[in-house]
Amino acid sequence: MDPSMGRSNDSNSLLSRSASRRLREKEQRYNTILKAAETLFAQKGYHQTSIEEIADLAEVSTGSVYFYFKNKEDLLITLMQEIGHQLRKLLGDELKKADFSFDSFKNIAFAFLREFCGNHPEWIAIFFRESAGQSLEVEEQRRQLFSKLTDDIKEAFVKISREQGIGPVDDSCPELIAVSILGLYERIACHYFLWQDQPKDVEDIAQRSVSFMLGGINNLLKD
Amino acid sequence: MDPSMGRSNDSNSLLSRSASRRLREKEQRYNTILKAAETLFAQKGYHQTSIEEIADLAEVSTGSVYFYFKNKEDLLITLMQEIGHQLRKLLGDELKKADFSFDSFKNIAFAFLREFCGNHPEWIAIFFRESAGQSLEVEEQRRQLFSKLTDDIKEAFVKISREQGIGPVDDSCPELIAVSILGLYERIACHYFLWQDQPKDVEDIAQRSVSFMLGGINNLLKD
Amino acid sequence: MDPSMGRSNDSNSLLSRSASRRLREKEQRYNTILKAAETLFAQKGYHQTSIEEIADLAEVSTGSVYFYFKNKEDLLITLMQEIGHQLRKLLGDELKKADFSFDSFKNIAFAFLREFCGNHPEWIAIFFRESAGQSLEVEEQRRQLFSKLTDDIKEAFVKISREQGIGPVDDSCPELIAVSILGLYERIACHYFLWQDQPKDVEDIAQRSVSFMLGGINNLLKD
Amino acid sequence: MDPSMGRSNDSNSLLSRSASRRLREKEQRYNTILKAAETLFAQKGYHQTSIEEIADLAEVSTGSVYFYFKNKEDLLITLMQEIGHQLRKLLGDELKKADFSFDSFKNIAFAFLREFCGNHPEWIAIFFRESAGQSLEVEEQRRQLFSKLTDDIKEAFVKISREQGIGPVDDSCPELIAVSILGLYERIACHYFLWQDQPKDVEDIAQRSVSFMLGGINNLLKD
DNA sequence: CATGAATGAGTCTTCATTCAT
DNA sequence: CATGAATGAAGACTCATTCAT
Repeated sequence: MDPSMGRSNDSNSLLSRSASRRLREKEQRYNTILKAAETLFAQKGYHQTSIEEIADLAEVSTGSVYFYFKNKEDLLITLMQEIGHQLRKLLGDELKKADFSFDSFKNIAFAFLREFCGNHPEWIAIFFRESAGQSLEVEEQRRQLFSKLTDDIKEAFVKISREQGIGPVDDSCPELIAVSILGLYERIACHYFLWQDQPKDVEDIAQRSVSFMLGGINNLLKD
Repeated sequence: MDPSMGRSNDSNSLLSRSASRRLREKEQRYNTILKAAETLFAQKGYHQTSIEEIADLAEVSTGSVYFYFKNKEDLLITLMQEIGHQLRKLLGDELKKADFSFDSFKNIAFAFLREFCGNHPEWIAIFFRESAGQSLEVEEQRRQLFSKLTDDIKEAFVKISREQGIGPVDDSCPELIAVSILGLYERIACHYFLWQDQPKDVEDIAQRSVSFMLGGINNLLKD
Repeated sequence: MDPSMGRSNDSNSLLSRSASRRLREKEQRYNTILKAAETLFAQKGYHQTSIEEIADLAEVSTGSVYFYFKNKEDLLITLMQEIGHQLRKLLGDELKKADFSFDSFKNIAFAFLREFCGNHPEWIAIFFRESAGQSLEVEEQRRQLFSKLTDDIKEAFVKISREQGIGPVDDSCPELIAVSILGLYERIACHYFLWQDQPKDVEDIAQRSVSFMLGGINNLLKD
Repeated sequence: MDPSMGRSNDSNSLLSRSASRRLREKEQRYNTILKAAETLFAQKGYHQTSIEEIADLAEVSTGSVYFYFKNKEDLLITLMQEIGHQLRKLLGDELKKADFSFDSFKNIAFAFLREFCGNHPEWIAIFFRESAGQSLEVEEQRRQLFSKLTDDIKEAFVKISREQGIGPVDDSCPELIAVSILGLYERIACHYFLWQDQPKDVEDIAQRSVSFMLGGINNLLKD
């Protein structure tokens, strides 16, 4: 199909094929190791998991773990960032679809509880539990990730309020709202998805928590 | 009931005097060690603190630490329980004073931010950060302490609603409210008192967070 | 004998006895471990010796090694300093006895070959072989120890020359003489005591090497 | 003998040309890797240098290092032998020129300090520092190389003495002279070229050290 | 021949815990 | 009851070496 055949760096040539396959395999290994760490950190906790266990589960040698990751901490931080990225993506995706009403917040909350918490309880364990109480470096990463999330929520809030014709408010107000919402859903996630094996009624929780959140926002804006 | 029990060092024999002195000293040592652990856990983190460091700060030997506490974990759990107890006390005290209106919640929030967070940032570090991401045993304690807090809030809420003539609501509603409130203030505490050195305007945060909380509660009750 | 008995910090009291015994035992352990390291470093080389082997030979646990020494490097550096100290002592002792003639140098050389090399071949192995080619920290220590030795020789030389009525010489000359003498005996020690199992005739080597050294010094002073 | 062997790239067929080019490239690679090892061993020390670092500096893969050298030790030993060879060449070249007087020794010393030490401080680091305190195999090589050097000096000395009409001396005397001279210049090299960044006055050191050496030799021969 | 990912044995080091004094 | 030296299991991490591609 591609007339420019015959060059070795061509994506159709044999060399390129084997090269790209090796590259794919490398990525796969990286992901396998990361996935193993995710599973074990969520299951047994960060400190209770040894590199050897991760290597065993990923079916590689301990040396390989250190080929792909600087050290044990790097595994945790990478996971935290990955999960943080997914969270922000969820937030951003929902906002894009939206018509700039507070319904976006409702949708985000639903998506968070249904998809994020429902499908990935390990993510909650790592992002909201294991990331806490570790080293200074991890704590700093945690702070930064939480800050990014709060900023995202804050910005979304500011944009929507403006769109809804709500007068400009004191800057500290959106921040407090963002922080509150984050805390709200953090604890709901931990309470219902980590400490209770399986939440009976996700829809119910979603409905009510949204009601709480929107009531809180409205009341705060009234003042 | 027994008036002679009011003071522990009350006694009339020489032996008893020295015995009571020893008892006092023992208690003091216990507290000194616990205080040292509190300081260091909050400052450097649980895993970054060694028993030797705690012993040094408390000016005792490592062996003494093990006389007063079963092991390192015991120190953390004792601290968690102590702080959990203070939190519940704060909650209970405020409720006792109250006239069974939602103003109690307002007062509790103010007390939490002003007194608890303002005067004891170490407690936040230990209760909301160091208690997470440790061993299974610690996690179980954390779950139980958080449950107790949620239950306290839930009960307070139920009692007040009843008093206010608000019809009996679905049981899952008070739970969600309690969980939400806990999460709200947990993250506010961490955000403003742990990650920002000193919150500029505690009163402002208190005012607004209460507005958010009450707005949330009201909106949830409307449905 | 001492009338001031009865005080617990008295060297004759029971408490003091057990305390001093424990102190003695502690020192003994320190020395046992150091001696084990000395033996093994000299026999198998620094890098070929593991902490576990040292602990085994000293009949202690690995942890104990780390109670008495910061790390493996600390063991080597301590040994180097110890041996360096012995060497300087040998030099100083011989000079004290001396009548400020170059015969001191002769005596020192004899003492070095007879006592130092003859009785402690391990010291040569550690001071002249194992201390080289290790880490930056060790190399720095080596440099400093060698500098001290050169300075000692230099000073001795200057003092003796002055005493002997030899006119003041360019400062770089004593230095070169000191460096030369050190090199001379370093290699003689390695050649005859490390690489040849047992030197046939120590006296002969001593006699001749002294002749070489004094001839060198004299010739240098003539210019 | 075969004139067509003078140049390695001499050939008359296409295959041979490319073959000879490949041969040249191979040699070049070998040298590049060796040079990289030399630089890094001298700079950071043998143990502080990893094969990967050598490969990186030589711009080849780690695998290639193992194609050209059996193992890491082989790199060090090859360097030691190479440097030892250069040293013996310097010695031999100077002796060939000479008229069998002790002036040869003077010339050798000057050449050693000026050319060897002045132009190749890395060689001193490797030959006199890194070669020590490593494995048994390396130590054995070191012993052999030093023996060869001592033998060279010894032979030169014997030949010159004979030529100068100096009566046959006890065999152990030339050996001690050779060992002494080696030690002398070893330490001078380390002291002035390794531990002092740049010797102020190489000529001065050369002059004086020769004076010392010759004085030593003469004095020893008198007895 | 070159590559560089994979290996895994080997070691240092830490530190919670114990126990003789 | 206090002490603090001793323990030793546990684990992170390194890096020389190999080998499939």
